Amino acid sequence: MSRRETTKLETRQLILEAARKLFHRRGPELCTMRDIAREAGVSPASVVVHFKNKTALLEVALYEDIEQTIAKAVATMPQAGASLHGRLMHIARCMYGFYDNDRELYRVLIRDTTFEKAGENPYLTRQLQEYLQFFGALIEQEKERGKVRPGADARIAASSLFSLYFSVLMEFLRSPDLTPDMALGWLSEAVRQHLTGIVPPEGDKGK
Amino acid sequence: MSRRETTKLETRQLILEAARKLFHRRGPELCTMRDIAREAGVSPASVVVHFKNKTALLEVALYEDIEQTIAKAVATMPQAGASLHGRLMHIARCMYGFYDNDRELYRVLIRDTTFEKAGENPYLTRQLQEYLQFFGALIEQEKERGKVRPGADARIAASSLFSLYFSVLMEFLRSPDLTPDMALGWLSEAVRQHLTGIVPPEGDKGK
DNA sequence: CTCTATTATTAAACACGTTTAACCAACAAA
DNA sequence: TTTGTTGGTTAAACGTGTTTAATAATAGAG
Repeated sequence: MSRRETTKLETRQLILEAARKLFHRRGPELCTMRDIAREAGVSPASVVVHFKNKTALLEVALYEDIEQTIAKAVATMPQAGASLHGRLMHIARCMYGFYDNDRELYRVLIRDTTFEKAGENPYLTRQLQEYLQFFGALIEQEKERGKVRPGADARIAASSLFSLYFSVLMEFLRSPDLTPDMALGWLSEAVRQHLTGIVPPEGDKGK
Repeated sequence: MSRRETTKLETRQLILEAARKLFHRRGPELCTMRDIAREAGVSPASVVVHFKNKTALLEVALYEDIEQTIAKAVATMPQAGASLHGRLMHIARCMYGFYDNDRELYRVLIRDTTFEKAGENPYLTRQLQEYLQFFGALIEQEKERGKVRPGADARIAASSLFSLYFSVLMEFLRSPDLTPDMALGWLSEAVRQHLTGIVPPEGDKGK
C-alpha cells in the first residue's frame, strides 16, 4: 500500500474515532462537523471528502455496533425447539436493550437514514436486507416443521414482523417514558396477533 | 378582533399560501425559507415567527389535504357487510393514491415529522391518534359481530395494521419504481396474514 | 390627547453543513 | 534528478435555517 493510501486511511480513522466519541458524548445534533474535525485534527472540508455528509458519517460510525448486536442476538437465540414467538422476542429484547443505551443517538440515526431515497444508506440497507433474508429463511424452516402454514408467504411474513418491530422501536426512541419492557410487551402481543391471526378459525365465522 | 390580530392572521395566510404553492411546485428541499418569504411578500424572519421552523410550516401547509383525504376515504368505505380486509384496503388505496400525486413532497413531510420527539408535530399526531381510535372502534364492532376473536386486543390490532400500512407507505415513497398497485398488493397480503395468522389452527400444530 | 407598554415585523447577524478553488506532497515517467 | 501529474488536504466562501436586536405601529391608561 502506497504512502498516500495509508495516510488517507489514517485520517479516515482519525475522523471516525472523533465522530464516535463526540456523537456518543454530545449527541449527533449538538456536535458539529467543525467539532469533529477539530477533535480529529483535520479540516472540516476533509471530513466531507471522506464521508460525503454528516448522515453518512453517522451511519459509518455506528453501523458496526449494530451489526455486532444483531450477531450476538442471533447467536444467543433459543434453539429451534423454542417457539417462533419466543425466538423473535429474544432478538427484539436484545435490540431494544442496545438502543436503550443511547436513544437520542439512534433516534437521529434511524430518522436520517430510513427515509432517504433508496441507495443512500448502503451499510444499513445491506444489514436490513441480510436480516430480512435470514429471517425469511427462519420462517421457511418453521414451515417445513409444520409450525407455519404452507400457504403463508415467508418474505411478506418476515417483512411484516419486522414492520411491527420497527414501529414499536420508533415509538420507543421517540418517547423517553416508554421502558424497554413496555415496548416489548406491546410488541409481544402484536407479534402474537400476526402469528395466530385475529379472526376466528375457518367455519366459525359470522354468527 | 383587533386590527393587530387581523393583520397578523393575514400575513399568516399569505405565508401559508406561498408555502403551499412553492412546496408543490419546487419540492420542500429546493424551495428556501427566503423563497417563501419573498413569494409571500414578508421577511424571512416573519416566517419563523409564525411557524417556528420549516418543518412546522410544512406540516401546517399540508395536513389539511391529508385530513380531507382520510375523511373521503372513510366516507366511501364499503359498508359493514363487506370484509374487514376489503375495508382496510379501500382506505389504503385512497391514501396511496393521494400520496402518489407528489411522492417527494410527502416523503419529506413524513420523514421530518414522524421521527421528531413526541409533542413536536401536533397536527399530524392528532390525526394519527384520531384515526387509530376510529380504527380501533371499527375492530371492536367486528368483534361484536363475531368477525374478530374476543380475545384480540383491538388497540394493538389497530396499531399493528397501521404499522403494516405505514411500512409499505415508506417503501412506496422511497422507491419511484414501486407502483401504487404493487404497494397495495404487498400490503394486501400482509394484512391478510395479520387477520388470519400464519401458524396452523390449534390442535394441528407440530407434526 | 399624551405617554407608556405591547407586539408584529424586519434587517442584520449567526451557525452549521457543504462547496470551491488553490495548494502541495507523493508518485510516475523521462 | 527533473518534470509533469495525480490526489489528499484545506482556507475561504456559500447557502440556508434560525436568532437577535432594533423598529415602528397599535393598544391601553391617565
